[in-house]
Order: sequence, then structure tokens, then C-alpha cells
Amino acid sequence: MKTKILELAKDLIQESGANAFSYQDLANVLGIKKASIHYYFPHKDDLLIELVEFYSSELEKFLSMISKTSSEPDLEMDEYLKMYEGISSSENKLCLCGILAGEIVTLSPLLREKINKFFVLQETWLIKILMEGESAKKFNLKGASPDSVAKTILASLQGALVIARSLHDPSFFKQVLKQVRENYEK
Amino acid sequence: MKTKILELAKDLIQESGANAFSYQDLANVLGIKKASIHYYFPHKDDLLIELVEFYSSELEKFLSMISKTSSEPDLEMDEYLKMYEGISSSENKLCLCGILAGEIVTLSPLLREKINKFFVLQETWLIKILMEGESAKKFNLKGASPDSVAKTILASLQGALVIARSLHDPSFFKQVLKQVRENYEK
DNA sequence: GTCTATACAAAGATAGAC
DNA sequence: GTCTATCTTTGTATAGAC
Repeated sequence: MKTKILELAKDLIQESGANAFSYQDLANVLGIKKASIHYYFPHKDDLLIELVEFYSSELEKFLSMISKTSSEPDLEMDEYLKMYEGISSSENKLCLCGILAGEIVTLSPLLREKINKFFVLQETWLIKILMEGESAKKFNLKGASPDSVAKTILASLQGALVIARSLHDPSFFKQVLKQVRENYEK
Repeated sequence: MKTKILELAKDLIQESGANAFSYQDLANVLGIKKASIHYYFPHKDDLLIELVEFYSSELEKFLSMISKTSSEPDLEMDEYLKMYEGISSSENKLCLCGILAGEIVTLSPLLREKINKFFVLQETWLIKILMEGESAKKFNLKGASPDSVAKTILASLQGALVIARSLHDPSFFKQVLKQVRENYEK
């Protein structure tokens, strides 16, 4: 049940954010009473923290899976971008940490840290891949630092998710994605 | 007083979002009772709609002011990007419509339309400037369409605002900004 | 582990006095 | 226009029975 709660909370928050979703929403879908959810997560913050940890560990697994499956930087980057495409094509959802970052001011200090680690994790991974791709002559950063390009890719993807969803325009995301590749492709 | 309410609501929402701010918050700062705010804006949605209209008209004025002051596309673009830098350097704030877009699922249909018009307004302006810059041989879009580049600039800036604020790292925004220029500079 | 019941606070909103 | 007072609903949370 604990896992079911986390999975559902993830979906609901990716749609509405942390402030607009409630234990009642969870209870309605799961067919239990909201008091029962407090058994697993006494405070909402407990749930949010565990959720971000869960989400981050999923990402971590995904990123290391990529590196094992395909050893070519360009293919690894493709897999990474495909992950974002998946979020964009799932109706009405954003990246969990992207939507939470928009609410960051209203969240607890510990939760903020966890969210920030999520971004740093991606940035670090991107830098690594970009450097590998450059060394292997697969990428061309056109004089920019891997650091700058990594940050820009991350920002573009997160921003594109938000705007594309708002506009109900999946092609918005796709166009940005295509343009993002220009930052590192030869 | 109506203007004061709008100005304050703008600040509060740019920090916390529409769902996490209340009439009580406004009343506390303005030194009046929350019932008094209902006199100006019977429903919260009324306030939000008028606020987005207000914010969009400010943007519209700003964009046409740019075009009158400096007639060079590259300088106009600089002014536009400076506006975003201003948001990023104002502690804890995002673009009003950026933060609302993150909450879009929880907002009224009319409000959604207004928010979307805000993005379209910027995109349209960016396309125009990019095309002018290309014609004047000031910009180089490297084979990409003005449309794609405009969407990417918009997404990058909005995403960078969110992440930079979350990380408490103004340099994150600055690095992305520098990289964004690579999309159109010669 | 899930329930009922309940406490407590906050939010959006309205009525009517001044 | 602003106030007091009040209503209604919702959200977070806890106590204690089963």
C-alpha cells in the first residue's frame, strides 16, 4: 500500500503540484480513508520527502541503466531526451521536481534540498556525457563549456514541459527538443 | 487600492504561486480586512484574471517600448533578455505566468487562455525580432527556423528561472542566458 | 492496518452595519 | 469602501476502537 500511495501521489503531484493535492485525493482513488494514509506518512512533508527520494532514485537507476545499455554518448543522450519526451506526451504531467521547484518557497528546507539534489544529479550526468561525447568526437559544443550546455539543456527541457502543457501543444516540446540537440550535435 | 492589491498579489504569486497565496496574505500586508478585498475582486479568479491581463499589458508595453527605443534587432533582444535577468535577480521570484503555468491544471479555463496568450505574445515577438535580425545579417540561426529558436529561447529562460531560484544560484541563470545567445548570434 | 470520530486552522465567500 | 460577523468547505492531523 505504501508503494501504491507513493505512485499515486507522484501522478497527482505531477499534474497539480504539492499544494493542490491532498490526502483526500489519494484516499478517493485508493478506496481507503485519509486517516489510513497518515499511518504510512504522518505528515504530508514525510510523504513528499520520500516521494522525491523515490523519484530521484528512479532517475539514478535510469541514468546508470543507460550507461550500461548503450556505451555511445550520443545514444545515451538520446535515451535521456526520450525520457523527457515521455513526460511531455503523458497528458497533463510535468517532471515531479520541476513542478515542485515552482513551489519551492512553500516547501520545507529538507524537501528543498532533495529537490535540488535531483537537479544536480541530472546536471552532473549531462556534464559527464557531454565531455565523453566531446572526447569521442561525437559532439561539438561549439566552444561552450560542458557545464553551460548541461545547464541549458536542463533548463530548456524543464521550461518546454511547462509551456507545452499549458498550451496543449506537444509540438512545442518537440521543436525545442530538436533545437536543444543543436547545442551539442556536430 | 485596487492597483495596490494587484501589485501586491503579483509579488506574492511570483513567489508562492496562485494556490499558496490567500486574501488573508494580501490583507495582512495592506492593513485591511480580507472582506474588503472581496469588494474589489469578489472571487479569487477575478483577481487572477485581471492580474494576468495587467501583467500581459505591461509586457506588451515593454515590448513596443523596446522597438521604439532601439531599432536594432540585437539591441532589442538584449533588452528583452535583460528583463528576464531582472526577474532572476529579484530574490525568490519567477515570471508570473511561468509560475501560473506550473499550476495550470488547477486554474479556470478563462485564466488558462490568458496565460497562454502571454506566452504566444512573447513567442510572436521573438519570431519577429529573429527574422528582422536574420534579414539584417545581425543574427545567424544556423539553419533553424525563427519559430524553433523563439520557442527554445522562451523555454530556456522560463526553465532557468525556476531552477536557478530553486538552487539559490543566480549564476545558473546567467550561464543559460549566455548559452541562449548562441542560438542566434553570429 | 484501517476505520470512525473529531479537533483545529485556514480558505473562499457573503450579509449587513457603519 | 471598510468593517464585524458568520457560513461553508477543505485540509492536516490525532485519538482510539476494531
